[in-house]
Amino acid sequence: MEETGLRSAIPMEQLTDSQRKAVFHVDGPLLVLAGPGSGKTRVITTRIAALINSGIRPHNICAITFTNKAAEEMRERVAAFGAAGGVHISTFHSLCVRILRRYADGAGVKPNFSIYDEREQLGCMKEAIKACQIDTTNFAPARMLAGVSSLKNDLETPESVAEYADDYFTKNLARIYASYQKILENNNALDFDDLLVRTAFLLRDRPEIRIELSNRFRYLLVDEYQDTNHAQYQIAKGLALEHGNICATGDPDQSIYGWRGADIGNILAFENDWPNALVVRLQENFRSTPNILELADILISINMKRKQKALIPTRERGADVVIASYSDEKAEAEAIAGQVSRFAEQGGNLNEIAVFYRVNSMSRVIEEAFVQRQIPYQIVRGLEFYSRKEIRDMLGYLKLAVNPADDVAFMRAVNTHPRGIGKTTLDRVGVYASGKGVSLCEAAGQAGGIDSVGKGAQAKLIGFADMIEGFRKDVNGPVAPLMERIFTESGLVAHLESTGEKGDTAIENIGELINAATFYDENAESPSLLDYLQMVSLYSDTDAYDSEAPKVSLMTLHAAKGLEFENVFIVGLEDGLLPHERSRDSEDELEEERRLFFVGITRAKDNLHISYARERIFRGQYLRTVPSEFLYEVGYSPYAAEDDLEDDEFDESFSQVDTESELGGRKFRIGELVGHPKFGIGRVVEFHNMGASSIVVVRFNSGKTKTLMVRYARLSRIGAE
DNA sequence: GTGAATCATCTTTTT
DNA sequence: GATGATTCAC
Repeated sequence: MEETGLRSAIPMEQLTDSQRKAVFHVDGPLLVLAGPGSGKTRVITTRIAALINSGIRPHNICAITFTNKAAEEMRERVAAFGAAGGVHISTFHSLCVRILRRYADGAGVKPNFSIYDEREQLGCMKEAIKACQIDTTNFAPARMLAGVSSLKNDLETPESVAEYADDYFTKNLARIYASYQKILENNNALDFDDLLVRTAFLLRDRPEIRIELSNRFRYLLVDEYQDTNHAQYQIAKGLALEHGNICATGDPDQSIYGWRGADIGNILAFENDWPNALVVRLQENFRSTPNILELADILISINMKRKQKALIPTRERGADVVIASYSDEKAEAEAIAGQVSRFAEQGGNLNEIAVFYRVNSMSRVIEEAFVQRQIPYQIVRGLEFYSRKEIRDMLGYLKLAVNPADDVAFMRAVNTHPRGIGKTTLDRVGVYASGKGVSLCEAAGQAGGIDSVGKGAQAKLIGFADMIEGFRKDVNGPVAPLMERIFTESGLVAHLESTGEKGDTAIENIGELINAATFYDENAESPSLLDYLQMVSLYSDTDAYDSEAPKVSLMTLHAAKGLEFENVFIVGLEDGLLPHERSRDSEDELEEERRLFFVGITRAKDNLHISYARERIFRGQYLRTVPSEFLYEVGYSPYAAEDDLEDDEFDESFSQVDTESELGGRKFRIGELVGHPKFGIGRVVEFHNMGASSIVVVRFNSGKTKTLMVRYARLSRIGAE
């Protein structure tokens, strides 16, 4: 490393005092509490450069990011300082894969383990529940999977759960958990959570390995610390235990992954964990205009479980935040598309625009409006490419070649296209395999000994097993050529070629996959199919987002974390959507939804446009919506605004929210949503029908419960029946 | 053994 | 309204 070059690469004079402190505090624990737009990313990358500058080898530095995309960006920035190679920058999950492969024995895994995605996990879970002879109506696979996941994030094992389980549900969950683990183990597979659990246990149980790792990673940086779960927390702590050189950065106000086991407590406990920690607060905001920050501040201040914290603007005042309502979600999308078009006509770069929404399915209307106006856009979404059938088929062959114990991959591969091996045959192979205690692939190879299977099917099974065996020989070379080979030899191309247009796009997609593999082969240190597969399993389409491309970015509020845009649209500010209805029952979850909105707001640099639709299509039909309570909280009164709709060019037929006169018999049902001019939105808890003096008890979203005289309370009925 | 047709279920956010 | 599981006809 050329020291002078590096030194001059750090623009120290541009750093604030707090930033400088965070950058140059080299040894010992450091906590950077960084508000949105405080230049945190820059501080981290500059800090890495400063560490190297002070004589620490890049090889001894490990930075952990929340997403692969963030890792990639950090690599680029560090590379710009001239310190590219050597520094380990990855997510927790990728780091764990590397550790588990390196110390497979100590961790009790085989290095060629498969990593199961959500779909595969679900399949195993269904099997696990069946094996326990438990009815799936009360123990839905998806719910059980979520349950097991949160147990794993808390580092609970099936045994530890069984020990404390004292109710019917938990006891069964423990059994299901055990059975699920057994299935994964038989398949030589780990799920996402296992990667963390195994690593955490490895660090806990094998101090000599832990110390070896501390020598390797002598400086640890963990970004987005507020979103670490217990397992990740233990891993970070374990890695830093020896030397205490841990730098954690984050912002409790931006914690939006509580549902995934993330614990804000981790960041709040940092100072207890590391008593000699230096705490640096970055409160200045260099990103957004005061107009935007004031709104963000009002909103986040409503959260009760929070340390009060300032959001200090540094920029000049700019444009006011716009809060708009539209007649329905199509009008909302068209209005945005219209504004984007005008922006583009005036020569604006579309990569300065983003649209955020709460749930992925909301992207569709926006897309349609953009397509209509021919506006280029990119969707930053979790699933897309790798969930396509043909891609999963190819990956099935590949996974099977690396890990023949993987029965899920076997079933996937064997069923890619008709090859004369049908359901009945596979059932019989399954019986044989479990009887002998071998994998399906192995059983297929021994098909000659399965008497229940006919001669013709036996030959086909053996042929299939031989083919896979042939692929296995090339597992250690580059990936792309093997993919090509599998594609033709498996007969998949021939099959797709014969299926017309659909087959053609499938072939193109696989071509795309092979291209990506070629890129991998050229860039990986030592390419192998195993490494490729384990990386690909952790890669999501979110990571394919291109911030340079002149396209509007569409993404969920969750995906927006860590990004910034000149112009931001946040859509669907409606009750049940943001806050999401599944967050309705707990105050903690409501606060998390509020933080989510806060994250969205603080992504905007110059212009922020927040909107809601008064009607939205849901399950095929239009339903009246209720404006989000968050809008009231930031001082906006939707109903007043809706009275004066002249400015709303997209509104043709707006009708005011149901008024008293429309309430008919003025009877309310328990659970019904009502609006009150002063108390806001609430649900009817009790209704006593006493004619003209009927009484209604309403629990408002503010948490207050009020008993009201129907005659006097100006209650409006909201939402459609 | 295969493919089409029907029925049922469920619908947050992500590594 | 989309996806998956099951059933039915060939």
